[in-house]
Amino acid sequence: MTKGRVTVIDIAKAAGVSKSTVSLVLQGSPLVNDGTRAKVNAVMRELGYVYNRGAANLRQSGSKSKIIGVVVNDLTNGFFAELAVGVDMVVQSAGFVQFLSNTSENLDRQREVIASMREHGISGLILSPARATEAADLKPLIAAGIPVVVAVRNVPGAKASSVVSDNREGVVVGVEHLVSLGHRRIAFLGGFRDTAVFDERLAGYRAAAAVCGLDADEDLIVDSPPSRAGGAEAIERALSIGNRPTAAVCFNDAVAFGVCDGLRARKLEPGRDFAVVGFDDVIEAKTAVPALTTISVDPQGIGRRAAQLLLKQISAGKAEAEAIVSSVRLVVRETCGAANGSPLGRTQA
Amino acid sequence: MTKGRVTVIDIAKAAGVSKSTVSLVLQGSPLVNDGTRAKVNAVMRELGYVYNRGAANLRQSGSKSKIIGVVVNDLTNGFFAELAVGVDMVVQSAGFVQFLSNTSENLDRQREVIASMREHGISGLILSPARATEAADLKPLIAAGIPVVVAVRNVPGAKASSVVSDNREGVVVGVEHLVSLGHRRIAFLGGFRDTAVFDERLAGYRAAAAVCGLDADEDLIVDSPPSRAGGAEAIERALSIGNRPTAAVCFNDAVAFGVCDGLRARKLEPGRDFAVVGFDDVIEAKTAVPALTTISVDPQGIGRRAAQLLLKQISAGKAEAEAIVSSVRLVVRETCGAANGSPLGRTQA
DNA sequence: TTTAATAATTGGAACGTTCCAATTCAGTCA
DNA sequence: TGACTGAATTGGAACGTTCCAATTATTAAA
Repeated sequence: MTKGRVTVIDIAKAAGVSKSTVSLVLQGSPLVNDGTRAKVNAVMRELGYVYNRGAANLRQSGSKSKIIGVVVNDLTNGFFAELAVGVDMVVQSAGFVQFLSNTSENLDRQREVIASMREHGISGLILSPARATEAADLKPLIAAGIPVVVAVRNVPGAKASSVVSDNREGVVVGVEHLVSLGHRRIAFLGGFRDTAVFDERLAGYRAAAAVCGLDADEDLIVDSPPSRAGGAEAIERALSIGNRPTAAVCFNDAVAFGVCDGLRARKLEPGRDFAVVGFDDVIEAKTAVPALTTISVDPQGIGRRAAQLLLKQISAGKAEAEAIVSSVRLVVRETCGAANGSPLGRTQA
Repeated sequence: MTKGRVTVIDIAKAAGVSKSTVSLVLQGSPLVNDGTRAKVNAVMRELGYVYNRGAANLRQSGSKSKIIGVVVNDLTNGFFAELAVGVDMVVQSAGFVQFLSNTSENLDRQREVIASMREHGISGLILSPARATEAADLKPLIAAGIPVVVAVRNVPGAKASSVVSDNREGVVVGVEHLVSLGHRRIAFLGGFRDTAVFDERLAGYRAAAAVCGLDADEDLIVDSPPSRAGGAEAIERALSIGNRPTAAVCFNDAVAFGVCDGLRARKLEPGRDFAVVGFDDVIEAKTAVPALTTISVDPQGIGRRAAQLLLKQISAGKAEAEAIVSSVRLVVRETCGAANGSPLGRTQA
């Protein structure tokens, strides 16, 4: 009975029409008679027909695959999981499906995954690139006319669209907030120097420092792995210099948590003895003790916007590369010391 | 020049062989001469050939699509994100790709997503089912001979394989731990009653209570939404009964956090005045203050196991439904009160 | 040298769909 | 009635691969 999958021809036979007509029904063409359409639909339901997109796609041989690829560098990180969810939302409601893979920051794996997605005929790609991804990695995709949107991290030199958060502005706002609390010696802690995000955030730090007339002391900038351990290490180094900082804006929240750890190890209480500002507003930032003051970015929003942009480019056939920067906002909690009445910076300056 | 995609025929022409030979090379057949193979490979690289899995899949018309579908009920929940990562790991190294979608606990969306995946010809499905998923939802898949593995939550009555954590045993261990600390009045808090997971965990509670000879007081079992807010509500109700509990094992960590909130609202300190045990060991459990004693399950491990099982079934053609229960372990931290020397339960009993 | 066996290679059909050009079918108009 | 319309339907070719049976090239045995 079930001698194979039921095809459009089986439907045609059972409904007493030709396969072409069935095909027309499938695509919702207005050319078919309502009666015929109803009959065909009924038969399809009855026989349990399932559409074979592979075959359709083969014939159409274009970017009509209704698959969009999503590649993220670290799914276990809530930030990127949210991003993927944002993408999925818009992609799904546009009738596409999402091919999601995780690279774990591994460039080789990223290459494999992208290659595999190409073989499957994705009609577009959203990429949150692994560290050190180069424009060359995206070249073949773009050359093949497959729209690509990079998210979160820029890929310098790539002719792809991008949706990133306003890293520069975020740090500017963070620094200004600290300045408004009376701080003058503000450090910038954590992060790998060779990344685009680091560059942007550091640029924000420098710009704000210049505007506020702070000391431009290179000792106040200390890089480290962008992790909790890295943060602890960074604050350690920052406190060992002659003219100590009284506050810091950190590369990201993980670093900020590490900075708090390091502070406590020195019997300094974050928010009271030293002001800390993070970046990202990860989920734990709110519930940590003390709660982390940080720059909030909306990963789900970035995902949604990236997906919208991609869909636009897909339907437009070919579009110009576009760069969207997603705005950020400061969330004041406890670690900056703004909560307790007496701004600590001022007492020390 | 690029008048279309380069096909196996183009390669054949350029390499001076037939398309069949190229195909053989593609599948790594031992039938082709090494020299020929090398030449073909060279030409493929030169012309930038990309394999068209859609076409191949069409011909093979079997479950060789190398796509496996992964559907989770809530990707923003770190637990399920980890699950997906675990799946991705093994699936990727087996040369498959993962089609991942998020249902947000929405049954309709789950149906759509599964249908869409079928159209794309997945060769297997891993499903972390949305609440209230029924066996009927999986019926067509299974009838079509597509292997299905449900993870985390069982779907009662479905003839599919499953990988779930040992919910019953987890609660047993939790209760026994509390008993060993001297507690006799132990509540079971939170969770929706109509779910399989709730049933299993509650069964563990009842079994342990019976074994330990605890009062079988139905008032000690209070359900609620499985969320932080639900937990606060549950403890509130639990503390309002005549003979109050001195400890609780909670449906999950979110509930446990809510219980801690509710306790504090009553000026009771979790771990000192009341013992709390969670379930899941989410990432925040470790860093919360006080740190949460909880039952640790390994979502990534569940993902990996589910994927392995699925791959096994795919390659075996058709396998018996198999049920794997993934073991859990108790992680003793602060909220159970075991840390501070004097077990609180005993002083109150 | 012929024959048999083995190693490589090959053309064509098939997979399930879409598209195109062509056809049939009712009506309508002169 | 016959030519003309527009609407509805249709058969076949095509998409890029794999598989099968058949063919050719190579080597070993007689």
